[in-house]
Amino acid sequence: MARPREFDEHQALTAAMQVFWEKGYEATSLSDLTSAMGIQRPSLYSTFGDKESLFQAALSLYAERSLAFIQKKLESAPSAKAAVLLYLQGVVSSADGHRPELGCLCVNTMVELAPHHQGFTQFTRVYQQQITELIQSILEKGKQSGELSETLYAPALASAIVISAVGLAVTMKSNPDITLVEQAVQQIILLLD
Amino acid sequence: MARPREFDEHQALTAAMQVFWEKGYEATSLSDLTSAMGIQRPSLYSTFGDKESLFQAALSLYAERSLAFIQKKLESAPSAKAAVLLYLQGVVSSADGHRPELGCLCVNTMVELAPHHQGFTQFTRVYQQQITELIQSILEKGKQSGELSETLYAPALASAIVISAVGLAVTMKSNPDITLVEQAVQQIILLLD
DNA sequence: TTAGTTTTGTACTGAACAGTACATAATGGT
DNA sequence: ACCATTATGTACTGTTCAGTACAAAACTAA
Repeated sequence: MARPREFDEHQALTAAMQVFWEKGYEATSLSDLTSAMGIQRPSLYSTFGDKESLFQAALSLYAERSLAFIQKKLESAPSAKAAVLLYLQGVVSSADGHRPELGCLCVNTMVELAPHHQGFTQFTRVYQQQITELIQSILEKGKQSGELSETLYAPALASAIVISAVGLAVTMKSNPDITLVEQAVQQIILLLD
Repeated sequence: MARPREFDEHQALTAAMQVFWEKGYEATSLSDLTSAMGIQRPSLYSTFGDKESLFQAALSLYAERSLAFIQKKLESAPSAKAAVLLYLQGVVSSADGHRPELGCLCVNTMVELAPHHQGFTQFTRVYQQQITELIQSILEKGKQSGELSETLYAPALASAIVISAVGLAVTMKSNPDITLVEQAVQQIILLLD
C-alpha cells in the first residue's frame, strides 16, 4: 500500500560493510556509503538510521558471517591441530576471495573505536571471546580424542591462539614478508604439541 | 635576530604524539592538537607542516622511544626467556605510566593508515621488523648460552612473538579479562622451551 | 480513478574541518 | 633608537561533513 523499496536491504548492508572494512569508520563518508550501496541519502537514513547505526549493523553482519565461516572451517578439519592451522592460515591467506590486507573488521574496530565507545568495546571483546570459545572447544575435543596432551590448559591456549590471530590480521595490513608470517604461523601451532 | 619561539618543539611534538595515540589520526582535529600542544595554528604549520607531516614526526618519535625502551628492557633481563616475558608483559601491564588500553601507536597506525598510504605501510612494517630483530637477537644469545635449544629457529620464533605482541596490544583496547590475557602470555613463552 | 502512504531524488542546512592572510608583538644586529 | 626578521594571535577562507526538508514519484486499497 505504498511505494515499494527499490533496493535490497541486505545487499546494501553488505556493500556498506565492505566500505567500512576497507576505509574504517571515520574515513568513510556518507557519500562513499551511498555510492557503494547504490542508494540515496534519505533512503539510507530511513532504513539504517545514522552513520553509527549503519556501522553497528554492518559490524554485526560481519561478526555473524565471520563466526559462521570460522566455525564451519574448524569443523571441516580432520584434527584439532589441522583446525587451528586452517584458522590461522585463513587470516593470512588470499583464498576464498579474502583480502588479508584489509585485516578483520572487528579487529579494525577494536583499534579505531573501542577505546572511545563502550558499545564497540563490548561488542569487539565478545566477538573475540566467541572465537576463543570455538578454538577452546576444538582443543577440548583434541584432548578427548587423545590427539592433544591432557595437561594442556585449553582456555589459556585458545586465548593465546586468538590473540596471535589478531596480531596476524593486523600484521597483514603492513604488506609483510609472507614467508616469515607463514613461518610464524608454524611456530604458533607448535603450542599444541 | 628575530622573535624567539615561545614553546619547546620537542615538548609540543610529544603532546601531539599523545593526542594521536589516544584518538587516532582521522579523529584528531587541528584544534585538538593546538590545544594539547599549547600553541597556535600558524605556529604548528610553520614548525611541523601540515597534519600529516606532524603525524609522521609524532610517529617517528614514538617509534624511536619505543624501540629504545624495548631494547633497554630486553637487555636488562637475566635470560632470554625472562626478556621475552618482560617484553610481552610490558605490552599488557600498566607499569611505567603505560596505558595498555591505548595500544601501540605504530600498531594503531598499521590498522588505520597503512592500507591507504604507502609511506605508513612501510614505516610500520619496518618498525615491526626492527622489534623482531631485537627479539631474534635475544633468542640467538639464548641459544649460544645454552639456555635455549639449538634446534630453535630464531627468525620464525621472533616473528611469532612479535605478532603475538601486536595481538596483545590490540586486545588490550577492548577491555579484556586481564587474567586470561596473562595466561595467554604464559602460553606464548612456552614456545621458548 | 482517486486517496493515502511510503520511497526516491534534489537540494539544502549549519557545523566542523584543514589550511592561511594579516596585523601585531618580540627579539637581535647595527 | 631603529630596522629586519621571525613568532604569535585573530580571524578568515573554501571545502567537506552528517543530517534533513520537500516535492515528485510509485505503489495499494478502495
